[in-house]
Amino acid sequence: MSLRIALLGLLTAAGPASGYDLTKLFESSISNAWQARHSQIYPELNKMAAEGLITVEEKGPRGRKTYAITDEGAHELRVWLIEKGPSRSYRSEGVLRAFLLPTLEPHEAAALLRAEAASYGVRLAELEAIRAAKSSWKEPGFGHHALDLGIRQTRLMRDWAEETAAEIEGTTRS
Amino acid sequence: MSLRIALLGLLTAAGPASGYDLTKLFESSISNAWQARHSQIYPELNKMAAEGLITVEEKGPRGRKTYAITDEGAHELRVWLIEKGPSRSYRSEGVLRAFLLPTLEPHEAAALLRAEAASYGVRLAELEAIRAAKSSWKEPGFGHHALDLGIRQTRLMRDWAEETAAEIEGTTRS
DNA sequence: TATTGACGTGTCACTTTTTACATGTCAATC
DNA sequence: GATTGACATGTAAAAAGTGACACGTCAATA
Repeated sequence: MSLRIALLGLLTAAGPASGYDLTKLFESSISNAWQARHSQIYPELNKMAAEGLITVEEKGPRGRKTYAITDEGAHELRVWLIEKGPSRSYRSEGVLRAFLLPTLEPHEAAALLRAEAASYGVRLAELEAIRAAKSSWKEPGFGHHALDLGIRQTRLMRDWAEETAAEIEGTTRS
Repeated sequence: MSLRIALLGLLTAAGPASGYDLTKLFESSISNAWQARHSQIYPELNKMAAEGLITVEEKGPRGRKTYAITDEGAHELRVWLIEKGPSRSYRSEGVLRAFLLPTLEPHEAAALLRAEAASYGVRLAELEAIRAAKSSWKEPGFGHHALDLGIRQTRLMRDWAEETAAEIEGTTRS
């Protein structure tokens, strides 16, 4: 369901696009919240087209198919956004890892937290570079808000890791 | 893989436990980062036992099986934590939803962001109540750090939603 | 002209996760 | 004594997601 909703959202925000375009868009925008490979996207687009949520226009020359959202598709997206209650589905291997670090010796955990923090720091710099170089979207603000959220989350992870490492080190050498 | 690692982590932190216990532990601790139903946990425990990562002790009276981590299991967890590079796998239906809000009319998006913010506020209060009532873990600090991270993330979402709503409203009534 | 790399779509096998069904025990309350 | 609810474990079908394979185009560069 989420994949389908994400695709409808991208088609709304970016206008008609091919599966290839959508795969790239996924990667460059929504990947902060959801991932999908082309091997999942292409079949889903075909299903959605069959169900009338999007239209297909085959125009090549490279066999390219351009998809556009239909009123029905827009309605589905709208209903999902408005009527669906707060979602619980959340998965983060990074948080899981951070969560499990205390199963190591304190000094090891602290070291890994420092490494994690550094890694999040790098990621943070990348995201901020993207924001600085911000290219335009068809729908203004769409990518902007999401990127802002991604930056905040990454900063949070970095700071949490840093502070938790400091806390563990403090407790250890009491 | 992540499920198995999470289970090994729980067995390390909480000591020997049944599938039932682990299901509850999952819910009450790691669910901030990963979710698993009993229908996934039970078969996985059986597989892990067959592979020697955990031991089983059938002792009833209700057919209860108690699992305990083996040295091999502890090693697997350790290797995963230390040797695995920074993970990318991250999915959040909540973030996805927030991301897609701009596909709505600004006033609708702002209204939904306010609702989201309120929802995160409630969740935040729940988490803080849990922290306040903090019961003890076998492994001290294990649950504590994770809970802290969860609280920070929830607060971040709430604040982001609130601020983004304000921003959209500000832009709209220019 | 040959190669390379972005463009472009697809399938298939496998793993992971969800949802629903299925079964039974034990302790406490009605 | 019957019901209820926490305890306790499982299976099976379906959906979602991953990784690898497979095919073919077009433009630019070596």
